[in-house]
Amino acid sequence: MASEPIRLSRSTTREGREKAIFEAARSVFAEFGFKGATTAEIAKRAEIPKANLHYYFPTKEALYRAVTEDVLTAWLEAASSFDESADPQEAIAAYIGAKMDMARADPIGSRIWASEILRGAPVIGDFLETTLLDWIKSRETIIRRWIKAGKLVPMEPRYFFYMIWATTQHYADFEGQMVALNGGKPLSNAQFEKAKAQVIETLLRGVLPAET
Amino acid sequence: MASEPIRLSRSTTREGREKAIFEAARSVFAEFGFKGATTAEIAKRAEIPKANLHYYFPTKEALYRAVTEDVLTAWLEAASSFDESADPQEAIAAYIGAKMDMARADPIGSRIWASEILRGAPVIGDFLETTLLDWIKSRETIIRRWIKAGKLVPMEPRYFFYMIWATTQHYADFEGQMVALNGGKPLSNAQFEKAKAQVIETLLRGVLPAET
DNA sequence: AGAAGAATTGACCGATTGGTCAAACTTATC
DNA sequence: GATAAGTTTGACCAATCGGTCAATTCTTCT
Repeated sequence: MASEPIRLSRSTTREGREKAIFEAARSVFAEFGFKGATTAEIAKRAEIPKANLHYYFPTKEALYRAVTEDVLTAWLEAASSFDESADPQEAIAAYIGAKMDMARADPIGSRIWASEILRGAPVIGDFLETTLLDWIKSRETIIRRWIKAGKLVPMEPRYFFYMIWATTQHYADFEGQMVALNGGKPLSNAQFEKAKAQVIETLLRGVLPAET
Repeated sequence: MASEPIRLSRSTTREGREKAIFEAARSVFAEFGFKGATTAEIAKRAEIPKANLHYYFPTKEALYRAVTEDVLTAWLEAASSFDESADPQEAIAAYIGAKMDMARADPIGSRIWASEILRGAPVIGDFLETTLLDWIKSRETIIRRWIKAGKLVPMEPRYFFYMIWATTQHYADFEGQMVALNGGKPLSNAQFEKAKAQVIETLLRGVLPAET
């Protein structure tokens, strides 16, 4: 009755192992931060010996960088959903929605970002000062154009983006707090969709001119 | 020319030492989280030998608990600024303002809170499930009353509070990101006041009924 | 089947971790 | 000024840290 040992190709196992280590690392870094994370704990969650982990990722820092770069990629994808061609209401709603969905789908990524910022952004600092700065500058231009056209209330675009980032990030980073306030249960899909709709509605009402 | 050694009373030095350790611990916990923080680093920032630290706080956890309880106290103080007797506009504006000021005055406290939530709130979990839950329930009642009276737009009060918490927390936790986007300089007082005003304005517009 | 390379792993390394301890020192009390 | 109590500190400890290494096992290719 003993089943034959399953044979896996080299490349398949390599991919699988790397992915397992990667996911384990994400969860550990999100929970404990870079300094608090240990390669032993990551190896344990990946269900491999620690020495094997160091075969795929030579150092803890290399692993952390890989994880972090992945988070940046996801961030850029969500950023692209802010569409200049659309009217403000559509563009802003789509962007908030995309950010909320991202926080829901990948809270761990958000937490890694948060903990990286908390420790002074030694790894993504460069990204913040270049790519992110460029992104927000170009979006500020769009928002200002809309304000001038009377399509949005006068305001400082940057602080508006901070509100969006803050709120969407919150749904990932403070999930633990929300769970505690929700009777120990995570937000259901229905609850989350309602929250998302309300966030969009409130922020839109907050920046759209009163209807005439 | 050698000045006499300054003599300090026992209780004075004790207070001073404890406070120095406490402040050093706050900054280290905020930066590295509980697990990433080391007593050696705390002692270094407090400018005392590590053994002396353990004389005042027997364990790292005891020190962390002391720091955390202090954060909770500050939180409760800000919470009390939400005044039931006032009209919604006043009450909400005052609460957001108080929260923003708190994030500005004590960003480290906010970061300790954030990193405690990130690791699953093992220490303040109890507080979340009791005091914080009670607080938000009672405030939800107030908000709902205002909604019924037509003073606020229909909404789920809880998600509104999440937006407030998210935004105010963001100004503390993501200060690093804001600095990077602000040409390497922290927000000036003027910038911060403008941001605060805009947050209040946007959120109020978001939940107040359109003027008739 | 056998050689060659890739992957796995237990044992191990020096450095750092949280914490202890006894000896020395300082302040308060009589 | 002597005794007691409170405080400070370097030396030290076992446990854990990130990382290494050589021996072994597995996969692929001829």
